[in-house]
Amino acid sequence: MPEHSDLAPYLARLNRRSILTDDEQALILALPTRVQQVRPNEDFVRLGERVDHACFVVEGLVARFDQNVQGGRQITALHIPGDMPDLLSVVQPAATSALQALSTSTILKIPHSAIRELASAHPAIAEAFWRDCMVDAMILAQWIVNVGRRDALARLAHLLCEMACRYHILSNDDELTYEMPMTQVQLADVTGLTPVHVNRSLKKLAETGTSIRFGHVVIASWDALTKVGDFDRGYLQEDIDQSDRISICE
Amino acid sequence: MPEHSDLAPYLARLNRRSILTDDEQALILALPTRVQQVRPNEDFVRLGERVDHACFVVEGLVARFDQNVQGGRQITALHIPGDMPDLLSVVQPAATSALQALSTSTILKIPHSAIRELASAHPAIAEAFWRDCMVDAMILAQWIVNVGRRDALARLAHLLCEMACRYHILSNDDELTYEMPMTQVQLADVTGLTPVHVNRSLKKLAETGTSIRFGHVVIASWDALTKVGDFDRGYLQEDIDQSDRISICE
DNA sequence: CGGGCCGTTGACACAAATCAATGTCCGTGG
DNA sequence: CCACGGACATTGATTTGTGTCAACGGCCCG
Repeated sequence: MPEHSDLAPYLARLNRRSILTDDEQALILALPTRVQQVRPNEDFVRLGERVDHACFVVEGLVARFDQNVQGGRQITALHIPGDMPDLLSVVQPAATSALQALSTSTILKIPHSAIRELASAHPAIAEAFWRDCMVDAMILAQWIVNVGRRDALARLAHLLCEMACRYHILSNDDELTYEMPMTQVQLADVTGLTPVHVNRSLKKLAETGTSIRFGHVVIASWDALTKVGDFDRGYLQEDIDQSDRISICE
Repeated sequence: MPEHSDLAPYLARLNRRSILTDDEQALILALPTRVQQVRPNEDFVRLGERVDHACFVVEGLVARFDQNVQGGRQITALHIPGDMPDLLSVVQPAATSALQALSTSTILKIPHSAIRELASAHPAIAEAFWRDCMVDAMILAQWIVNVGRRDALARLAHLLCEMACRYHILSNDDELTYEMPMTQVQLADVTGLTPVHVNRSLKKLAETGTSIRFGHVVIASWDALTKVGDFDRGYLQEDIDQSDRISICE
């Protein structure tokens, strides 16, 4: 399946936090890929499966699922276009969580062998991959705080704040808007709540001017939402100052 | 402050999951370190601080703290002797969480510069560091499941199971025992519960034969505890088969 | 037309939080 | 040596946030 590299968005993501030479950037863009379409509610990486490629999200919305034995499902990460949901598989090929598309999605499969080759030959690239994984890890830590120490309303508000930042839709306009194709059941799986309670909490959240209906998020007041959601975007590590970035190979 | 390397336990941790040559192992042991004693309830890495060294736990118990704005504290990670709580700082020097000792602890500070030099010159070492960080990340994901989808009793049981595995005290004996110097307040900060409720839940847990008093954990029946805690150790990625390990430089 | 999936709503049950008080151990200072 | 305060554990009474159960409505699609 031929494919002129569509990895440009991933390179953009790396460049936001790491420093790569032109050569290194070209090598990343030249990574071999295989397109795959995935339908919603279908695990395209199964629990315990041993994978030999990493996935890049071109289009859609992908969730990482963990489950407790009783069958209770919990989403431990959300991944939007530009993300590599399982870059960690390069270094840990036995999947400890399942990957599933929440909406019809397009992903690119990149062979571990090619990624390893690059990382091995170019320390700066290895560092960028490592750092990229750590950004996801910091989000994981914040999610622990979210489900551990915030009530239902704040959990939802915090999630909507985080995704707004990750979608880069913040502006000075009064009203913010973005598309996140999630059902209330899926929101429940993210927040550790019940679908019923998500429904009620969303109604209460709507009173503050923020709503999500059929995947369409509307935020009337960013300030109000961040206050309800107890949100501080620091952990997302966006907008790192050029001078603040570090490179393994100085 | 002179210090003949005490990094042997860290090397052992790396060797459990990664493959390193004798040379590479020697280089890790030769990393420069500075000893530091830290008292309980004292942040030795503060939120937002910019660090230039990573920490290795020699003795004691270290917690990573995140907080919501209202001051509610949540522990997002526990680190025992042999762990590097903030290896990620090598790649992300602005701390997004605080580090604090729960009991009097001894740590070694290792300059980022030395670690970077090693990782840059030796891809296999960079890979081992990267993988080490990902093990911690998988624990983070499990903790999300823990606070999101398990009730108080199961949360505590799951935590005690996890720490038992990480302390490597499992055997075929009927009764398992280990020291984990945590107060009930700290257990509450880990599990997203109230100290009062931790107390009550521990009493109920004691009925199943597991107790923790003053940092002393006693497990009468491992099978019973794993059942209560809905525990499956797979995510800890221990005991990786030698033949299953992967190296960047094949 | 019928059957899912999704969202919505109400009545009720229950787990956990909150508020408040008491007990114990331990180190410190008078 | 004893009084005191602080950290920690414990317990009871009460409130509240969230889960559970159950039913209904809209919508899309076959």
